[in-house]
Amino acid sequence: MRLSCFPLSTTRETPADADVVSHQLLQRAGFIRKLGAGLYTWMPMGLRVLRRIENIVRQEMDRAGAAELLMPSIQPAELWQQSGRWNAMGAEMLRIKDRHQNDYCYGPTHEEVIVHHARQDVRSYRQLPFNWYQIQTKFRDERRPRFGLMRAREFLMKDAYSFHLDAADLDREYLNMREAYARVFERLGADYRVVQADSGNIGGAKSEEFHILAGSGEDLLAVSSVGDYAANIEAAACPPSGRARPAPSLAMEQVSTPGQKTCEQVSKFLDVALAAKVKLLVAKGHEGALVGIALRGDHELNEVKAARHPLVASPFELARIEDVQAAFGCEVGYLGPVNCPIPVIADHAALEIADFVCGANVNDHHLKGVNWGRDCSLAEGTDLRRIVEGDAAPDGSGGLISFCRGIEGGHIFQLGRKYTQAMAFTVLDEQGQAITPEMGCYGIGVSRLAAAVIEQRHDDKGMRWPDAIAPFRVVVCPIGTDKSERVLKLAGQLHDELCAAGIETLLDDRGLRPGPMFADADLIGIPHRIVIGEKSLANDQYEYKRRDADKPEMIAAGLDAVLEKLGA
RNA sequence: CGGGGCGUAGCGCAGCCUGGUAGCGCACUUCCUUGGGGUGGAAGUGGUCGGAGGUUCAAAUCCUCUCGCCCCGACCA
Repeated sequence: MRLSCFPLSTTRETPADADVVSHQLLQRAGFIRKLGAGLYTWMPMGLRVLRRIENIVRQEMDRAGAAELLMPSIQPAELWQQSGRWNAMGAEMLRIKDRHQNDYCYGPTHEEVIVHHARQDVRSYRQLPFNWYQIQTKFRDERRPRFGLMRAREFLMKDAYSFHLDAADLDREYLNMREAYARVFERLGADYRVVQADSGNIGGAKSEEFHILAGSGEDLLAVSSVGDYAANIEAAACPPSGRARPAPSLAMEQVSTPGQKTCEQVSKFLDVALAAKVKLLVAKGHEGALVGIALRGDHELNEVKAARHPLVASPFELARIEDVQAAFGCEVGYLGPVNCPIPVIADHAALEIADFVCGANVNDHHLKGVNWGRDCSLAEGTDLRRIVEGDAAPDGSGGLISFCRGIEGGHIFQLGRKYTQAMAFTVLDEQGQAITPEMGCYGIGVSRLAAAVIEQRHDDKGMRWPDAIAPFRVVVCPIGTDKSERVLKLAGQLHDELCAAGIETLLDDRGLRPGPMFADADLIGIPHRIVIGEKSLANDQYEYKRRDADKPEMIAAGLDAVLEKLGA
C-alpha cells in the first residue's frame, strides 16, 4: 500500500476527551473517530487492526469446531418476552419501534435469537452437539460510556453458543472454548489471566473471564499468591475462616453514642476496632419484605452475592430509608441484630466475632459486648462480603489475596437450560423422549481487544503492535525522494517485492521530511521499518529498525536481508 | 440516577468576570527555504461563538430554557 493513496490523518495533539492511553493513541493515529457518546467510526488504518483481530478469533473458533453464522442486529421483542428478559433487562437495552409500532431491540446479545434458530432446525439428539458463532455489532446503552473503545455503546463482539445433550458434554465444550480463547489471547501477544467470574444477568453456573492485565482496567481481580486461583472480586468467594467463634467474655451493655452513625465514627468514639463491630444493612426482600444483612464493620457488601440469597430481591436494592425507620423505630445509623424486627442473614466473618459492638435499634445508642446466640438469635451464615486484600485464598491453597486490574476481553459461561427451557427448545433422544439441551455461551469483545492490546503495548511515541495484528508489518521510508530518483525507485521496488511475498507493507511515499515520517510510523506502531536513503546506499545498505528496538541497524540492500530480518 | 465541568475555525485553546468590529497554536493552500526525529520564512483560506428565547442602543460575554459532550460518584446505615 502506498501511503499517498491511503487516508491517514494523525495529530500531534492529544484529543481533549480521551483520558486513557489507548483512546488517545487511537484518535491521534487516526484509527478511530468519534461520532457520538460511545460511538466510533473505524477509519481505514484502524479497521485493518480490527479485521486482523477478528480473523484470529475466526480462525481459532473454526479450528475449535464452531460454525460461523450471522444474525440480525435488530431483534423482535417477542423472543425476549419468551425468555423473560424483555422486562428483566434494564435501560441498557436499546428498545426501538418500527412504523407499525412493533417492539424491537438493537441486540445487546443473541441468546434468544440463537435458541430460536436452534429450535427451528434441530430436532434430534443426532444433531447435537453444535457450536454456532457470529462476529457482530452489538449495542448496549451503557449508563456511562467511557475510555473510548473499552466501554463503548456500540462495539464488535464475537459471540458463540453451544448446545449439548447433557452437562458432561457442555463441560467438554466449555474446556474446548477455554483452550481456543487461550490461543486467541496468546496470538494477540497479550499478557492475560483467566479468572472466575460472576455470570451476571445472563444466568447460569460456571463462568470465567479472560482479562488483559492493565492498570487502566475497569475490573478488580483477586489473585492468589500461591497456585493459580484468580477471580473477579465480584465473584471471589469468602468462605468461613474455620476459626471458631470465641466464647463471650463481656456482658451486653447499652452505651450512648449521640450522633455517631457510621461504623468509622462509632469505632473511633468507643475506641474499638472496626473489625470488632457488626453493621446491619437492610435490603429489599420479596413482596415488600425487608432483610437485614449483617457484616463485620470493616467489610463491604457484595451485592451480587446478596442478590443470590433466597430472601433478598434480585437485582439487589437497598431498602428505602423511610421503610427501614418505620420497621426499626430508629434512624439507620443505629441498627443492629439485637431485638431485630426483621429476619437477618450474616456474612461468615461477622459470625466469627464475639463481644462485638452494634447499633441498639435505639436512636443515639449502640450496644457493647454483644454475642451471637446469647443476645440475639444466631443468624444464618452466608457469603455476603467483598473479598479484601490479605484474605486467605478461598481455594485453600494457603495463598494470600492481592488485587490487580484487568480489561475483560473474553467471557465463557455455562448457561445450563435457562434459555432452552424458557424458549421450549427440545430434541428427541434415542428413546424418543423430549429432552431440553444444555447450553453454553462464549463472548470475545473484539473491538475492545484492540484498545486493550494498546494499553499493554505502547510507549511515549505511540502504539507497538505485534506482527499478528499490526495494520502493516513493514513500513518502507525513502529519504530525500525529491533529490534522488534511485531512492524512490528502490523503495518502490522493495515495497512491491515484499507485497508479492505476502507481507503487508506500507510505502511512505508522501515525500515528508524524515522527522514527521518516522513520528507517524512510530505512532501507528508498525513493527518493522526499513529506511532507504542515499547515505546508506553509498555502502549498499538499508537501515532496519524494529519498533521496540532502541537503535536501528544496517543491513545489506535488497529483499533477502529484509526478509531475513522479518523472519519470513 | 446524583454531583461537577465544558461547548468559540478541522484539532487544541484564549477571550466571558468588567457587554462595544472574534483571536492564538497546530493543520490546510501558494511560494521560497530546509532535508536523518514534527526546518525556517512570506502570503493566504477557514468561525450564523451548540440551539432557542430574553435584557440592552449594542450579547461569544449578562439572564432563562434547551441540546450535546466530558469527568467524578452511585448504596456500606
